[in-house]
Amino acid sequence: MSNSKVRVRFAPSPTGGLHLGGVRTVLFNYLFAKKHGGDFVLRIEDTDQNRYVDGAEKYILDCLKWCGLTPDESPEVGGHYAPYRQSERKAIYREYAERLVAQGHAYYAFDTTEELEQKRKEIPNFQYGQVYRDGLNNSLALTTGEVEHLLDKGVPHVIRIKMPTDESVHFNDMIRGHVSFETNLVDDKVLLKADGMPTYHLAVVVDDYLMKITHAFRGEEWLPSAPIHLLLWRYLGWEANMPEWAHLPLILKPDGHGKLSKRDGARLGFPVYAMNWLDPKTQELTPGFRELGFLPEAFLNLLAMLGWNDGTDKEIFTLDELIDSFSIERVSKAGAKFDFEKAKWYNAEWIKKLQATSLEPQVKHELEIRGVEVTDDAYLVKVIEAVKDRCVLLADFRQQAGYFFEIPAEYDLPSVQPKWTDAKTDFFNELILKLSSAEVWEPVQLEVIFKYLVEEKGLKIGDVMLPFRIMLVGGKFGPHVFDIAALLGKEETVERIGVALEVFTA
RNA sequence: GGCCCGUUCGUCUAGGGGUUAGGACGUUAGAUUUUCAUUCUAGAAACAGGGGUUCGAUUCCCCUACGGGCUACCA
Repeated sequence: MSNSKVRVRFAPSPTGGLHLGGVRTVLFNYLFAKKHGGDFVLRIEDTDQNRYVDGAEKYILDCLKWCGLTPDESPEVGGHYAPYRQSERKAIYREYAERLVAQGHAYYAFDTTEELEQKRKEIPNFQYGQVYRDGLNNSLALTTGEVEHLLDKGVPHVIRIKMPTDESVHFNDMIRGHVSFETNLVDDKVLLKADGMPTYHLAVVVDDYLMKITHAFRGEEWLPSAPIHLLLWRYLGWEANMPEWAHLPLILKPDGHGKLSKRDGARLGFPVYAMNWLDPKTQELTPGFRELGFLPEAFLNLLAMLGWNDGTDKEIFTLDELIDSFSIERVSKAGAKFDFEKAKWYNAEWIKKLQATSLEPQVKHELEIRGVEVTDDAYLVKVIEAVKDRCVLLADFRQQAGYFFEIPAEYDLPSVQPKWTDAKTDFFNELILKLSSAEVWEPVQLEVIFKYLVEEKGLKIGDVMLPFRIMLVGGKFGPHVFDIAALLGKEETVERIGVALEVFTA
């Protein structure tokens, strides 16, 4: 290991969407890099043109932007090791693939997809490797002349790694410790495809080397192919520069088992993507955490705690605190089932924790897309302050704060009408007069006026408190009534009582 | 099937040869709040099984079981 600056990378394939596991991988990479004053590199694995989806790359960038995990180098901002898109680096990979062939660590294979499919059908546990490669259509089995002839003719071919015989490959994983594999059991993976594009195996090694990546953190699903990558680093002569590895545990479905997947969202009723993803081909919308009303701080926080903790009971972390206390060794080995209830709890905690002023722009947006117009930002801040402790998602502000901006469209009549009396009508009519002439408009004074009138009319306070609340907000929720009335202002409060009175007594 | 990885309350996890096995979410019961929530208090709830090693194992080792991943010219 050279002792150069820490550099980590995330290499998503732009096939649409960015799920929880992806964001968490980014997060852990980012935390590690920042903890050590290093760089976070984003490169795009658009190796397979057939699967590239328009807009997907921008979507990934936007997700990271929302989360606040800005890459130091990316296709968007560039960097010293550009280009950062695999498709723009095509020529580079061929060179190294050919080098491996020349060294005898890789070979040309001319077998067609159909031929291989046929083999798989005929032979139960067919693997392109040790056992069968000599009988197949490749430069190991063919004579030099035959191979040259095929190459000259331009017959489509791939380049495959030649797995060595009777070797065991082992390495140290920062999370799992010592891991080892027998080369005899690993097949000869394709390195360079017939269209000249690299597979992940070649690309990840070549790019990590060229971009001077020092630490490679990825999902556990990559563990089985680690020996291929290791051998590639060795054969290319770069073993001294090989990054340190860590394979992150998977995020699992909350019910049943298996990796959390895109389809689980719709099935289980919660998002699995960071932000809404609209598939340009199918027009299918996969909902995201952002649109559901999650704060980026909460989203990051809950992801970080899925498979990691700092060893204390602390659960609420800012990004800076995460950076400060992060340690890759403390990432757990076992996969974690995603728990949406806990996810919501994190969001509620963050809404409580954040100042009303910093929540204001997001709440304003939230209200506006739900048809509530906000003209006075200072007023909104006060409203947020009053109601934020009872909101779990940003979307909850629609119900919890909406009535501060518009008269209730509906009233919870079943809670008032059955017990309505003429005495109450009289009380509220009188209240309108009393409030209209109030000189000070503060919660305490309003309460005094209200209680005095209750006594004067010989009523019980419990009889009129709830109706009063429902007049102002429409239902049985919200902060203290007098706080609401104070915020609403005299004119609005009086008007609402009048309007509601008509509805109640209709 | 083969290979690899894993296994502490329902879930996320702490711990680690001798602990009343700790916390959080959820849940239950109370308190507070003349609404709803917040808040507070209390409760139920876990070391997969079997063998070793050891004075002692949930902790270390082995086996089994279970779970997961990979096994494409996808990443």
